[in-house]
Amino acid sequence: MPPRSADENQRIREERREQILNAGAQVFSRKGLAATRIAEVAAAAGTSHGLVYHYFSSKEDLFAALVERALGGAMWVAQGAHGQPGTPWDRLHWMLSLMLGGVREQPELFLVMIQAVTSDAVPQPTREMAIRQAAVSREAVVRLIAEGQAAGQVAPGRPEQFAMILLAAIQGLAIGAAADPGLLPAFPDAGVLLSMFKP
Amino acid sequence: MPPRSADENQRIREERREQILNAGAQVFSRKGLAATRIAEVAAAAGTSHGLVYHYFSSKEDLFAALVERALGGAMWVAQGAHGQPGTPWDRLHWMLSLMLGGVREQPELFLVMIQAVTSDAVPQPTREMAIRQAAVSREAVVRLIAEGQAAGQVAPGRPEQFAMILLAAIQGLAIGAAADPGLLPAFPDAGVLLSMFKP
DNA sequence: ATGTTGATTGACATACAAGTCAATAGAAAG
DNA sequence: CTTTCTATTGACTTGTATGTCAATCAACAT
Repeated sequence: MPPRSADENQRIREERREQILNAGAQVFSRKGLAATRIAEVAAAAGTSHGLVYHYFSSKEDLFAALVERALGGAMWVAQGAHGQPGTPWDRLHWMLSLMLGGVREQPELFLVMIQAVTSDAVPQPTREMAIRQAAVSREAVVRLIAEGQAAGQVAPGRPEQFAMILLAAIQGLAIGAAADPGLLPAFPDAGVLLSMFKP
Repeated sequence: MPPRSADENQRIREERREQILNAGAQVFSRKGLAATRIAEVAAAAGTSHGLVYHYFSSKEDLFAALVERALGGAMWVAQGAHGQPGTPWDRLHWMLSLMLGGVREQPELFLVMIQAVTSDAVPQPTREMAIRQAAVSREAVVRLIAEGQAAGQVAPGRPEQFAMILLAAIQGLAIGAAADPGLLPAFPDAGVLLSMFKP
């Protein structure tokens, strides 16, 4: 009796949801939460705007889902570095490579993260989650740097400050990439960025 | 016959304009161009929303005035460093001190600048002006770093990349300051930031 | 064919904010 | 006290976006 099997429906739902999320990343990253019209997201996703509300209960809900995805990625990289083989320096290099790759290929997600933590337009629960998760990722980087110092591979100094500078630089580069893609070829790579922490 | 002298009116106008600009910096920096309601700016400035339109022709116009102010400040610092006494290293230190001071005391202006270059919600002329001015400031920093290298005070490497990293870090720190003022005490100072470029 | 189910649509009510403008306030000059 | 100018106000118009919902579509089992 079911006109479509349950898992077929499931698949369709996930596909559409993904479509809408991707479209949302594009539009939100450029326009911001408030300036984004649901109709634009729908158009970018190739659906009607009514359908967006079938999958997300509100514009803010869609935005929050995107923030979770972006933060999940950042967290995965920061935490994942600890499981990498090699020396602490190698792990830092691995992490920075992935982050810089993200800046080059998906600056949208970085912009969404930045909006999430700076804009009062985003609902407080979303914003607080973002700030908390950012702190967790930062902690992971602090540990990596401390290990590097213990191994004598990283210059002495407060690891919290080094982590802040590193992550701030990444964010700033993402802004630069978004503002002027022409700058991308001149961007530093992981090696250059890390070399600044040589002892 | 004039009920108030001409310069008295002039003074009042400038005062009000300043009030509205300051209020705008507060609200725009947090909410963004699109999410900001003119009524909020008016309330923050202690005036009616009608008066805002007496001084600025539109919300975008007010925003553009703020962007100009912020970019003017950045430019003043970047260019001004070249006129400072001492070694190239001293000049770099002077510039970073001012910038970090700005991050601490007026993160709003940095957020406005970031919005100006990243958000499609801001009118293109404003955005292009912001991107152009940012490039000019970056050029000034590049020259400073090149001088430092010539004097053997700065590590060898592409000065464009160093400038990018430096300015990106500043922007990222401004974001951090806005997101979580609790981080301010742990912020690096100009010395720490500069030490990463030691030869 | 036909019925059933859930995805999908788009017209609609509702709300809210930008920008306008006629009316007001208030300060000095006469 | 009256006049005269400019700053200032806030009701109003107008446009536009959100979120709802009844109607439609599309696919499959029977």
